[in-house]
Amino acid sequence: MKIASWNVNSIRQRERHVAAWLGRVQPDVLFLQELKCQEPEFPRAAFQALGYEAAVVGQKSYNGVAVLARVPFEVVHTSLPGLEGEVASQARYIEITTAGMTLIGIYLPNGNSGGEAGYAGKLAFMAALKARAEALLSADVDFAILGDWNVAPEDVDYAKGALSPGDALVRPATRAAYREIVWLGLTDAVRALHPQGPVYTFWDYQSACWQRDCGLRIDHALLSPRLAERLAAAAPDRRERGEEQPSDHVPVVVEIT
DNA sequence: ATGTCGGCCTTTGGCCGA
Repeated sequence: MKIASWNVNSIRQRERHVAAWLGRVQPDVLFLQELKCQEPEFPRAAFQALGYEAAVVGQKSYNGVAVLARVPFEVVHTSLPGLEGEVASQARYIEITTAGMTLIGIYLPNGNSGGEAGYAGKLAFMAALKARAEALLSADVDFAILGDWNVAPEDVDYAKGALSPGDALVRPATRAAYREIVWLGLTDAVRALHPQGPVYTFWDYQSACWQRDCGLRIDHALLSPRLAERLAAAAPDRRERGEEQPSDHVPVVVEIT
């Protein structure tokens, strides 16, 4: 089973990239983030033609998440249970069940806009996500959480100069919140199979970041214990960043036996 | 060198978010 996640930075701008990638990689499930459109504008037909059904949680201008799957699935949540406040109204969460497991796609708040209130929204999202993971663990459900976490967990996960020291992607409280989730007993799939060195998933459009390999590892797939035992492969697909008019993120692909 | 994108309104340029 091949499960993937990709922040596409506008699905309308990236429709051809995603269609070509689906054809080449053939994932069973692909979570998308930063659709930047409402559900009616989502180019559903282009993916249906390739055998993928879509479930879309859209929003005008910002955010927006979706799942594309060529296997049968059911949507069980389109917002993060337990989350309240402004951030709860944004399109950042989709949870499905398929093949006997729960799969969650997230677009975690960046946290650099909106001052301290904006940052508090990021931490609130992470606290609610931790509670959701705890509930699934308690229910003995096999699950994975994939998406744009907007967290660089360790110093090795961002290139020198790629972020300012106080950036919300690396603030101590951000990293502590990420650790709290991982330490529930989850496995960071990419890091587990690539224990050393940079494994970037994002390169800013500015300052020739891609050409200088000045990137970040902020897109992650966390697996519950039994899924972690079945982990066969996990890696970002760097090739996509070199395409014409790419997203600033590349897909992350996880294979479960 | 406040550098690049995408979307939207304030709408043919400026603003926000990333």
